[in-house]
Amino acid sequence: MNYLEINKVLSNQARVNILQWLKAPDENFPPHVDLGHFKDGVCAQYIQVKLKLSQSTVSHYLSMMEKVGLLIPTRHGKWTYYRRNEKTIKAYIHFLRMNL
Amino acid sequence: MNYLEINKVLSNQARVNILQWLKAPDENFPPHVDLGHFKDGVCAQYIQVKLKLSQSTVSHYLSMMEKVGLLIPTRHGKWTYYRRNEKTIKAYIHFLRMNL
DNA sequence: TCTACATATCGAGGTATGTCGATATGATGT
DNA sequence: ACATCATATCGACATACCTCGATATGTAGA
Repeated sequence: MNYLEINKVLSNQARVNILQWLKAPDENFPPHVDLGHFKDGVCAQYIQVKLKLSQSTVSHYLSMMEKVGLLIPTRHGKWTYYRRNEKTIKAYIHFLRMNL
Repeated sequence: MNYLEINKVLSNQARVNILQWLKAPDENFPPHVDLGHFKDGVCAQYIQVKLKLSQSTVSHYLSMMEKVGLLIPTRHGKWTYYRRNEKTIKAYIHFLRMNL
């Protein structure tokens, strides 16, 4: 858990939105055609549409969030689903509570 | 309390250090010649020396930390002392705990 | 194997941030 | 008023970030 790296990633409204939306996928996204559940999160495309940013930008954001441990990707066929990594998020907040 | 602004400010190791050092000024700084106490925090110069960054950079950092409500400045003659603004820091952490 | 689709990566332009030295401001003591 | 010291502000330049369109990669189905 690299606190500074995570902080940089969360210094952007779009990326914070992603994390917040994924707290309640069923309230923020339509059910996915193929899967019908949100166990593995939400596919990149739905996130991209909701963010109203280009596909390449959103893909980039998702992969940097994954890189610092905020998201966990799961591939289903051609779709990549992303869900929150609660472990890292909890550790991050704990670090702030202790050190800030 | 603007969460995103604060996050940007805290995406920098030097500025995080300032906040951490000011948690225990007596452990991190020599007693100030004129005042002999830390009620109003630590003067900019001591922070600058410890950070090993230029005077202008540190002054800039301190004023941006003040601007987002993380620090409170107090002027004593030609010295400006900075201390933590616990209210904002608490609100920031609370926001993260609720929204992240 | 060819096509279609979801995602990832590349390259690029504009904007923001990090950091500095130089200069300005404000306060103290002579 | 003047010299001195602490701090603040002003350019300036290098590096990083935001965001895009174009292209590449990987997967599924005809």
